[in-house]
Amino acid sequence: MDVPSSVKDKAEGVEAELEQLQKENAALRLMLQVMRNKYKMLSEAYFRESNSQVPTICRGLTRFDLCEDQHSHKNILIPQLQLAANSSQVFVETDPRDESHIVKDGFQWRKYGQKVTKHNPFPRAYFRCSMAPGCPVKKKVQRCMEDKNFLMVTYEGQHNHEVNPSIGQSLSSPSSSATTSISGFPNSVLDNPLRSAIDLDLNLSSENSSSNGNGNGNDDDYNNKRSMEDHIAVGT
DNA sequence: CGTCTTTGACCAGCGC
DNA sequence: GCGCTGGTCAAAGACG
Repeated sequence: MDVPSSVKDKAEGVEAELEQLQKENAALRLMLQVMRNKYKMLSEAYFRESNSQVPTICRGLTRFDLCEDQHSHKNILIPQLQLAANSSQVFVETDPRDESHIVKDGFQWRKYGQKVTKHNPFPRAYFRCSMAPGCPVKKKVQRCMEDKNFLMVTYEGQHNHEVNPSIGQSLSSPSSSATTSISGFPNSVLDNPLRSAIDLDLNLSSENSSSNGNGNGNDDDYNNKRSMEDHIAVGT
């Protein structure tokens, strides 16, 4: 069966394009892996440093947890802080222009006060859990002075009730507009604010780690990845 | 009408 | 005791 040359050329062109895209895809994947590695190293270095030398706003910082909001697809940087026995502190990324202190965390909160504190020009909002009448949990929400993109949320106490799954989707009052939520978290996580941060596995998967050159027989790809790795290493 | 937010007042703890 | 600061209360208003 004869194939017209024009069609054959087209097919070859598409094949070449596909091959090119595959190479780019591999290169991007490698770049992502390298960045993940670097992030992991930085995170560990920060963890070590924060244990020996406590910075100002990150007192008690043990490590960062990078989460992605499933609804807004925003990354949420959540350092888990070691505070009092029954309290925890998380950082939530929001739009700095958003002055509401609404953080979707799976619980329903009632605001009972707001105060401007001495060391932070941004007002601190006080919330009480209103999902159950006698729930003792409170939280304080204040914009981070060093980085306006983040809200500093301090939880105190433990919930004496189950989380309502429907509230996890939209727990804020209708009149309020949340720019960031962690409502996509499973209830087992939302059950306790002390465990509100989800760890992401920043380690390279076994499949990915094999692509360090040894697991891939293609020399071009290997060189490509090496040069990409070198480029990223120099770039940082 | 019930619920929630706002906001000024009040209270407690702490340092001087 | 006094002043400062953070946390809470509660009345008033907004909103659905």
